[in-house]
Amino acid sequence: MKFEAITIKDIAKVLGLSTSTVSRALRDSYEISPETKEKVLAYAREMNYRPNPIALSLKEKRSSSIGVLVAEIANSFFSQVINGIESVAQENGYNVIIAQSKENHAKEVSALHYLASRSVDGIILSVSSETTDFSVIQQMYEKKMPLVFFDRIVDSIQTHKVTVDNFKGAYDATLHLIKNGYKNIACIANAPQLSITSERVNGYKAALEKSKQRFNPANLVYCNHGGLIYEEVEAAMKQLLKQKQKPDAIIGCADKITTNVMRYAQKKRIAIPTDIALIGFSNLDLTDLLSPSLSVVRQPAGEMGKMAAELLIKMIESKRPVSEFQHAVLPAEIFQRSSSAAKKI
Amino acid sequence: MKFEAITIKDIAKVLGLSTSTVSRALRDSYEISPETKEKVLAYAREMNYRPNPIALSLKEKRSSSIGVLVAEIANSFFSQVINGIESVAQENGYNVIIAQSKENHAKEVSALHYLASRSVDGIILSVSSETTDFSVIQQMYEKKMPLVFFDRIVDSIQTHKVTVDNFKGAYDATLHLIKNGYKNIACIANAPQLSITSERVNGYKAALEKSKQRFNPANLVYCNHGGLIYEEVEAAMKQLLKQKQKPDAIIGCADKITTNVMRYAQKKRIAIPTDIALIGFSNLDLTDLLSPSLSVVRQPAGEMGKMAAELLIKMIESKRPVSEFQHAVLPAEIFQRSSSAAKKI
DNA sequence: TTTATTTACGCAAACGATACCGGGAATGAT
DNA sequence: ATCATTCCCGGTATCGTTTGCGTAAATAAA
Repeated sequence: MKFEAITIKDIAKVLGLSTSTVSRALRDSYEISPETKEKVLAYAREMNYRPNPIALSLKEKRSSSIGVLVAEIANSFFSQVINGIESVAQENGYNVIIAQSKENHAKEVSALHYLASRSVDGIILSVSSETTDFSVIQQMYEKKMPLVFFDRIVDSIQTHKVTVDNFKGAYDATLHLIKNGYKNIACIANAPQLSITSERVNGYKAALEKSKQRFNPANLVYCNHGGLIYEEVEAAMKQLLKQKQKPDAIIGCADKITTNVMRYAQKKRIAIPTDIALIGFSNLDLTDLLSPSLSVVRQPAGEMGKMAAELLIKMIESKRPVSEFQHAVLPAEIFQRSSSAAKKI
Repeated sequence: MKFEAITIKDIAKVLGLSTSTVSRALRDSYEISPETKEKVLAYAREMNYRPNPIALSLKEKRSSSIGVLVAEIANSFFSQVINGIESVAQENGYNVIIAQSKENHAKEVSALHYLASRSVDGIILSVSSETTDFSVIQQMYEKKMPLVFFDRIVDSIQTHKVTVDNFKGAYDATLHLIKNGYKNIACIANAPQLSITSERVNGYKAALEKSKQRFNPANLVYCNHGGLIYEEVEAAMKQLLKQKQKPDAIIGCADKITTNVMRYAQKKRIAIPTDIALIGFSNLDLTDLLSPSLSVVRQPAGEMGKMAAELLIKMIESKRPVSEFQHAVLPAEIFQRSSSAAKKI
């Protein structure tokens, strides 16, 4: 069952020409007579000829495809990023091959090998929350595979990176809670090894410090799967709430963490923001319709995807090895809604 | 800037063998001596040799990649479907190339050409809400490109199809509203030319008829962009609410329609379900946390994607032309929540 | 010892497109 | 008439891999 396309050979045979002549006529070479050109072009158009990209890839040693590795496609942030990548890739004649790690390092490694074996021209990636060993990525980097990191970056590898200002996002969110009267703010963070985690946690701590609130280590809990598993968020909440001084506000450092905190609160009939306020990183479209409407730090995901794709394609198409790398830092947007409304005393 | 992989030629040169011997050794052919095999395999393992898939594609006339065409990646239903497709594809050594139509027919056509020019071995697709002209799809079908439809199918093209029981989903949802005491139920549907639209609308009508409620044509409104644009849902709501006999319940036939109805109600301070009840098709994970919690008809999206991918791969790998096609119809799940709670009289 | 058979490998073509190299024919110059 | 130039076009190698065919050497059978 195949979808047989017409080749340059077929055209050559029908018109009694050589394949090289046909090839040149199609590429509008000057050394082909106008009549021959016209004949070839007319026939090619008639037969709807399209060059075989696979043959081209083999000859040119490039596949015109880029790999994208994310934790999970069915996650609004990542799907919005992919959306952006896809649009830029399509414009530039690249296709996008997607792989997911499911926050699992073994899957991440196999996905990277998979993408490499598929001869992608470059890879855009955000590491899994489990990853502490970057050796495979490092190897690909050393073998000159063009890489662009976004969101969860690896500091030790010198290449283009696209993130939001995670520090400022968390800082502003924490400050917003403080301004609204909250005095014992907890933070539920993603896996500690992630770049975004330390940036966000540092923003949280800095805001506390700046406001003369003491940072209490017991108020900082990590979720190693980024909230992907409800139970880890549940455990985090239980741990926070068993303290004598229960926190009166929470900042969630990942989409699923934030929403799972809401789910937990609903189950346990904890009122937001009366019993505990909530703000968190999220890229869901519906946060304004939640009960209560959810305050969020939102990343410009589509924009990040576009930018990452542009940087990658530029790197792929660069003649000389790229040595100056950009770290694009986009602003995060804060939406203040009911879940972090001013504390009633 | 290239990522140069080791080839069979490199191995042959180093070991002083011919490429054919190396190739056969790697494929464990019987006509290679055990010693030679061992030497080749050891070296290949050491150098982390992987066959070049592009060269293979050229020779075998297959690319081991499948195309997926959806309206929009950043849509929970479609991203869940892609998730399912990706997992099955990966298991079977296929990669997934994604394209989106953005509910636009011109983009859909160009995306299909794009996928074909990329030599995908088959395509899984859900047509755009704008599409009324299936000629391009028909052409690909006639050229023996393996196709599998899901969700929004094309009846006139004989191939595998995967959908949920849209009729029953809408029927049950409508009946649920009726049982809860609603007497003037409106339906906001997707574009009328879509298969899912007529199936869902028929389910809605059948439930009304079975319950001896008269179907009122003024209570059925279509959204040509599937609710992708807020304004069209707003227009639909205005049209429904300007009637003398305002509807007391709404069934939304697409994810974005349903959520945009909620958004409209919130803006206009229309209480759900007191002023108007709501149930709708949606695959969002958070519908239980909305205000009010939203009753939904949910499609088993991941399952649909897996099934579509399995059917497609089976078709691609079939020796003889496939002539018997399956139409897999999965059950839709109904979640009854507050937005369609029993009417208070 | 001669012949037949097996073993183990190399050669070359093929997949589709490109590009370098080269060459025949027509024209112009001397 | 001879040589050079220009115009058009064909031959062929190449990318990495597989595979049918051919064959030398080794072994087995006669």
